[in-house]
Amino acid sequence: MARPKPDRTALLDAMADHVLVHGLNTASLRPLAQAAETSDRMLIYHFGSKEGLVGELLGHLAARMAAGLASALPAARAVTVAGAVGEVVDLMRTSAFQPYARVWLDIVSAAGQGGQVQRAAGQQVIDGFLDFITGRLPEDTPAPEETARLALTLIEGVMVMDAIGHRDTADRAIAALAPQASRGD
Amino acid sequence: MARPKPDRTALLDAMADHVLVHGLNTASLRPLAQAAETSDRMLIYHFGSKEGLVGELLGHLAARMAAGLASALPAARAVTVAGAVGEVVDLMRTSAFQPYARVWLDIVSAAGQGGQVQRAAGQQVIDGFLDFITGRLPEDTPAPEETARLALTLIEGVMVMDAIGHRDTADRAIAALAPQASRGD
DNA sequence: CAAATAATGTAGCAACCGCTACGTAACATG
DNA sequence: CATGTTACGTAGCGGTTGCTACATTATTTG
Repeated sequence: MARPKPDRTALLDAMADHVLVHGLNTASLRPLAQAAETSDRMLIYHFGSKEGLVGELLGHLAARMAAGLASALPAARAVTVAGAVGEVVDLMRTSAFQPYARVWLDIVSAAGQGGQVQRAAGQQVIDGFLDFITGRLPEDTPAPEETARLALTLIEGVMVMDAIGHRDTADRAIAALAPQASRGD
Repeated sequence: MARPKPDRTALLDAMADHVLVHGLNTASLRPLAQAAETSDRMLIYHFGSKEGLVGELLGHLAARMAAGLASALPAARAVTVAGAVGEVVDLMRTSAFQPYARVWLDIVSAAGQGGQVQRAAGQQVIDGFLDFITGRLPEDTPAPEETARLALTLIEGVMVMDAIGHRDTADRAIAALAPQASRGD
């Protein structure tokens, strides 16, 4: 009868909290189970395998972050492309979103090593992010699709710079974008 | 005194090759030792601890990549900022440099989780890269320091996009940077 | 040559990893 | 009440982790 998921989302929520604090790539079943107040045995029971668990967990995290983004920064168009980038960067540096940024870099790293689950989840995150950013660009932006991709790629770079402690390099990069993108006003 | 370190660089070279293929964050002592034709025991003997080993290994990798960059793409100024970015991106997508890109994302991920060694090595890499890029910008680039930071941050974003399979997003981002400089790359 | 010192090998510890075999409840249905 | 299905705990397997105590060999030095 197929009542397969009684409280899987509760489990996923608890495990997501754990992963946001302790990282994704170093997470193992027993600590995850402890965070969710279960046993490793039950996690395998519910999700089939660790890979399955990680897959669902990534989807859950992506959904939570997307929802958090939308509610933290309601749709509004920026004056400048660089302004839109700055707004999103400032948000991602918030204590509420910094954990997501760290997990995001974990996902990217694992995807780069060939992790299929992480690659799929990463593409999903990027697609959602592209939509989010497109809606925040100035109304009259030419080639909004390409510009959104430029903005997002730059934001990814900022997250890399922040992670290794080159935040000022990121800030100066955004500043350097301003004169270039304001052409055509 | 006598002979404290006979062939550490040979060990580091062999381990670097292994890491470039199999990743950094998942590397453990015994496979590393096998790659260097020693034992885990000897690695600890030479480097004191795994953390010490990783530290020296990262320094070695950074030096190797910097040397490879300089020799693969001898100093020459590009016509456009976007052109300079494209040249470096094309190089990093080469089969010779893609492994470095993957390890780089490993470093970033670990640094984001608080890895001091990775953070230090990462800053070193960024500084070298900034110099490299600054020398490749068009001669008359205004604010070259800031522009180099913009270019590098964008390149980091491209590496993220590539890792999760959004290479076309990266390409379109670079294209969006171009429009105001003279066309014809 | 002998003693001291450095370099390397052997064997293993204690902890952790993902995962599974197995036993036991709870519960719905005949 | 019997039976079958689902939910969950216990115990542990085989493997890997970083690291170490100890023994042995090689090299230098008095």
